[in-house]
Amino acid sequence: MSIDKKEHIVSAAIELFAENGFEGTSVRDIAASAGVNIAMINYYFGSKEKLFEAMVEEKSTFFREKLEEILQDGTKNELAKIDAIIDNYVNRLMSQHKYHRVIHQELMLKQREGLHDSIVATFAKNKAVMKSILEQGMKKKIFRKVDPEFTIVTMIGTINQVLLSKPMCKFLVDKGEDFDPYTDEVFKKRLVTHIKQVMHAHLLNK
Amino acid sequence: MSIDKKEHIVSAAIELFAENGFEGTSVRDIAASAGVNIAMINYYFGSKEKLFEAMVEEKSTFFREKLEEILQDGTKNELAKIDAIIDNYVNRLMSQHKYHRVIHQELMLKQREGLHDSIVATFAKNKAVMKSILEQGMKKKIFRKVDPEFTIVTMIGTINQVLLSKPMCKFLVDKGEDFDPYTDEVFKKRLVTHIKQVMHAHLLNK
DNA sequence: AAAATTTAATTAAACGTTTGTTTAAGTCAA
DNA sequence: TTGACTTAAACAAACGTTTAATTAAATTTT
Repeated sequence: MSIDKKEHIVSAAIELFAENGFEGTSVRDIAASAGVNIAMINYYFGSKEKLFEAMVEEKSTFFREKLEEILQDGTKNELAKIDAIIDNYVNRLMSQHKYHRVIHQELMLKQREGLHDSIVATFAKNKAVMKSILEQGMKKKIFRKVDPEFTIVTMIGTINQVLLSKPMCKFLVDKGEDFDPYTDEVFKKRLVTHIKQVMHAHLLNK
Repeated sequence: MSIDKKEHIVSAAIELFAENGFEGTSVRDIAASAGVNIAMINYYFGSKEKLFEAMVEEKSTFFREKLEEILQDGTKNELAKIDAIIDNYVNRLMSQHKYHRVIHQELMLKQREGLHDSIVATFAKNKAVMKSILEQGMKKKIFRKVDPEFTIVTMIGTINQVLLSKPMCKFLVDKGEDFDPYTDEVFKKRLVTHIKQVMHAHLLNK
């Protein structure tokens, strides 16, 4: 019917946008990949740009969750909360790395700037949670005095550096041609271990 | 004459590619921005794609320098060398942030994959220098045992996270609409201070 | 040094494709 | 028979590139 087909089109669009960018993907490409007539895309979404917005709308809900319960978990101290956030973030971003790449392509460009606010708003809650944990930890003297904003930048930046560009990732971690960082569990473990090690050293006194 | 005009076209292209991407920038846009006839671009460069390659060729020389003399500086210990690299990298990338954005857009896409190797090769020397400093430091027991590749990822990733997307950068560091991270010296100082703090904590024993 | 000739630079116009979008006719179930 | 879905075809606009004619500069010949 209708709702399945709409999601099917969105999935095909994410795949193609991630590989070729928004301008580099034609409506005909998307239609062919989704196995529907070209006109269906405008029939369902109104325009190519509105299809993009529908994609953001659908996927962004996926990122507006989970972190808050970590914040309120009484059984964890601040360091354990940071660790939980790192696990959670790496897992979420890696499982959605194609969509993640699409929106980061978008944030680099000046076109369609109207979407930037709503995209960035997706991360607002996560940033607030992260920041409040850091500030609590500093108040309790568990953490040393750090720049909370840039500490978040380092965490997210490390993940993005390996997630956004496959050739750059493969070059940096010295991997061969057939290596796929986004499905390799050993790689994920190595990434998580490294980020935790960096954050522990950065945050903990002594 | 000829060589000036070619550089003038390349400059206009970088500006537009950074804002709109490769596919989002038309040859007519570039010609208009550079103040030349459309046909001149194909006359000088052969095609839009070859213009892109010429841009990479011209700019990449800018990144293939400097780090090696830091490596061989006998007056600096390994930690001081890391600090020098951080200073050097932040300065170079910020001064060329538009070109830097263009090539990172490119690395995210599957189109023109033939260029990826030569782009990535630009960083090869820098990575090698960085890695050998880290390994030397670990051998001398000045540095603790870390993952050298991912340590580089964190350093570069932190810089890229604030450099590649202005709206994301402004959101993460809580800045207003008229704030420009790429020219703000206070911001640069804050970034450098943070990265050094992270790297010191990460690398130094106790 | 001037004139003649060759080469290089520049232009407006046109080329054939591809683009996103719309139309108008058709199918099918309710 | 209504209304939502689906289609092939057509739309104008924009794309990268090429052409053929013209101007400017450089080189050679007188």
